[in-house]
Amino acid sequence: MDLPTRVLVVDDDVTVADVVRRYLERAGHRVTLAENGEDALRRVAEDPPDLVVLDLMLPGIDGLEVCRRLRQRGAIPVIMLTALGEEENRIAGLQLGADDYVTKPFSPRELTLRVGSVLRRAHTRPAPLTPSLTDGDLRLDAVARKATRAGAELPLTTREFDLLEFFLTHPGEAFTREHLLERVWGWDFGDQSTVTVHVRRLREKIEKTPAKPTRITTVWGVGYRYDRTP
Amino acid sequence: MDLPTRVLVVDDDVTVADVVRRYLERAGHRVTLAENGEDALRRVAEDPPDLVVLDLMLPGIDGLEVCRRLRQRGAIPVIMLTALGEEENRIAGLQLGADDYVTKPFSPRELTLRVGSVLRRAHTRPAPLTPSLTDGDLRLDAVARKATRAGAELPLTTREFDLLEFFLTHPGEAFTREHLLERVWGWDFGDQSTVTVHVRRLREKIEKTPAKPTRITTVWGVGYRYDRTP
DNA sequence: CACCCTTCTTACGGACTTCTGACGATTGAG
DNA sequence: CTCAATCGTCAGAAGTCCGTAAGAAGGGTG
Repeated sequence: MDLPTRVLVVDDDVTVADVVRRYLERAGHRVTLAENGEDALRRVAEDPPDLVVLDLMLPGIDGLEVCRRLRQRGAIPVIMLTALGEEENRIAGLQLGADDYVTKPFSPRELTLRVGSVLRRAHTRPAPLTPSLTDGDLRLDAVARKATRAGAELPLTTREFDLLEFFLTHPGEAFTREHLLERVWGWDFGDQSTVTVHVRRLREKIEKTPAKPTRITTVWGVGYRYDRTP
Repeated sequence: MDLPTRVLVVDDDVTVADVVRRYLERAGHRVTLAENGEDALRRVAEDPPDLVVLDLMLPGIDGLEVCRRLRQRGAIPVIMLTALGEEENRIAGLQLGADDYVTKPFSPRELTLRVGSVLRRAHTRPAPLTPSLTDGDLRLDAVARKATRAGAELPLTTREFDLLEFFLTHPGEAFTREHLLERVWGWDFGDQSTVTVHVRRLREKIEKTPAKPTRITTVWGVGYRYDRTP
């Protein structure tokens, strides 16, 4: 995870907000504060943080409404702060799409851990659609995250595994490096040579003759294509 | 049947639990309550009841997992509470060994009757054979909560046992530390190094060469996976 | 054949993940 | 109450992987 992550803390109680800020900063996050709903929404619009910690009770626009609007904006994770005895609201908050909630009084440590947990979950890889992929003597088990070739285990790194998984689920289709960066790396921009190098390393492991690849073919001037062995 | 029979009701909704308790007590049972899976398992370990009424949806360790562990402990009958529309889970619950199920919303009278019915059946039925988990020279007796390796007893702590039990029941599947915290510890947040350290300690006891583990494999960037010895 | 652009190959330092050993708190037994 | 065992936490060490850069090789074009 590339730190520092930016967290927006929304609470009208300055004391609470300040304690939270201190703890989150010690955990390596960059924190900005907002005192009310309008302020929060404005800041999010200007410069979207990676996560929002949101008090339920706010002057003006209340927490639920802010949460709903954040949902509409996009996929910014939200952790709700709720006072004890606001059970119904807590549930409503979750249904509105809060990713987690913490009830007051809370230990700053717990909040910090939950922030980490939600952020991790936010870009956790989605459950594999196809748990088991094969091509020739190549077998890729997405659940075990293990790949074998002719029965022998292939020691693939995380990136290599993801890349191969993507290729196996999209055989016969040519992709630009840019496209691969987007689909496999999840980047909107970046050095294309990153792809080149990883393809090379992957070839080294799955091709019989890496210099004359038959699986991951170079499409000159375009990118790469995975060809199933017939 | 010589009363009173002791029934453990597991439900995080206090209102529901309370209604159920009242009815069961009126029917002559002694009732204790648990609000979550951990609590339930602890109570069962301390003082096994004659029957468990178990909500499917629980915070932390969920109902299915609790049911499975109860099964492994021994012959305590289980009645599952499931919400309508949880058909697949209901089926899974029955396969896991629930003796009966009641769908919410239920009439307390119906539940009471089913409790009586299951208890009656339980006395005439042979105890279910206790599954014992093995892998290579490793043997884990879930009922006795004892583990042996090559015949010699393995002195595992509670956590270590739970962790190993989980691994043995889910071999070949890669889990994140977060996921393990959730399934084994029953936490929905927490310090991931907790898992790391416990895996290390467990390896120390079950691996031939703990520094080069063959059973609990590290899946780099993801977590751990248990590989059965072939 | 000569030039240019693309792709291949190799190497390296930094960042991140995992491992390891140790410590204080808590719990339960004697 | 005391003592031993277990647990969660932490910090430093060790190990692994990744992105980048830079030169070499190869394909395309006139």
